[in-house]
Amino acid sequence: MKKMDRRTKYTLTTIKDSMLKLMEKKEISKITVTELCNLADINRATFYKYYVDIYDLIEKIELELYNDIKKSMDLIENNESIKPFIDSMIKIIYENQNACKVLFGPYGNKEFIRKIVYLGYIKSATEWKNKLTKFSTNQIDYIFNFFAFGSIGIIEKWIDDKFKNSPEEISKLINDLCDNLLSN
Amino acid sequence: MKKMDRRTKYTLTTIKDSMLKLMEKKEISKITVTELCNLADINRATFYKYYVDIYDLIEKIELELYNDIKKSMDLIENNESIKPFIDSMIKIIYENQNACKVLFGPYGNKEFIRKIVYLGYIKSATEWKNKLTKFSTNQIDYIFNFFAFGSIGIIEKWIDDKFKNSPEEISKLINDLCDNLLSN
DNA sequence: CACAATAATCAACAATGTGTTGACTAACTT
DNA sequence: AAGTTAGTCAACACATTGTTGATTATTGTG
Repeated sequence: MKKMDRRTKYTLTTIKDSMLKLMEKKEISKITVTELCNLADINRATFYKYYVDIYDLIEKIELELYNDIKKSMDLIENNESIKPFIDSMIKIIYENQNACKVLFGPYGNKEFIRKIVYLGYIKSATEWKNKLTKFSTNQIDYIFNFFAFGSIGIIEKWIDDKFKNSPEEISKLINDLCDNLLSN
Repeated sequence: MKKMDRRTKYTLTTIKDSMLKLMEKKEISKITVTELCNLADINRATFYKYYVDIYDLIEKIELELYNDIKKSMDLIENNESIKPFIDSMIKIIYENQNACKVLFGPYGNKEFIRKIVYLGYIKSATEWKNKLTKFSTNQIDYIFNFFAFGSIGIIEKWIDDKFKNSPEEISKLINDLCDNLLSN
């Protein structure tokens, strides 16, 4: 990954950029390899050298962002609370607006944002089990899911609102809602 | 819609059934018209008589379920509370397990379940504005979204768990979480 | 700088799927 | 029983796919 021919570096970058551009305006299912290569000004044979198909390309674009976010998350020491994870996640999304607005947007893969949110939340699942003592394990799983999906709803609305609210406001909102669910 | 030639009725039914079968096992993007017509034992020309493409077909399958659910929802008189809508929605999903498990499942269109949930919730948006007086309109919109998406999370987990919990349990869970958010 | 290595281009290919057509056949309605 | 309507069938031009091998351009290294 370190040593990479300039030409290859350019090729991969322009393919990914062009793909994000197309994804802003079109459903993935309507994007063809031929169309992408025309926009990127790349030969189709070159595309097939690196990717199996359009879906393989998206997966790799997603993976790149996923790894960036994971790296930041892993720096946080596990202090038994979900809050630093929420703060960090919101901050990273804000810093990666360009990619996130497309990948989490209307033509993005809705499964992907779940992966991201679970990445931040799963580490603190124990906190939930400890605090929600009056519920069964089965119920806790459901409530945890409620919170995870609810967070996705907030993030998607935030993106849809073009990041009008500050990341701090969004973090606080999610944290408050988390407290609300846990103190009950 | 009432008068329909038996042949047409059969054709439309077998196309939809075959599509749902394929959607249980395959991503939509990998399903071709040719493949579907082979499974349905229908001539391709017949498919194109009724549908533009695979995505048009899915939209129409979704629309059918949407209208069924909407019809039930419209029977509920607006009594200022979201609860009867939640109960009704969960009940209908339970009664339409076969379609819902596919349409809301891993290869389903994730936007569609949002449409269904919003359908039930949007009518009671005023309840939220009235009860959450200490929040700004902007904040209420976010909290409402949190609840809507959280509900989706519960429903999807319920389906993923193969409807192990009873619809009453799921309704109660969502209603309790709703109370929790509103009493704060 | 020169040269070997490597990456991208190009043109061509078979294979598959798309969408549409018009003539034919079978089933349905009244 | 007869006319209407739906579905079948074969054929079509067209686009996209995925792969190939030869060619050209760029790059990293000695």
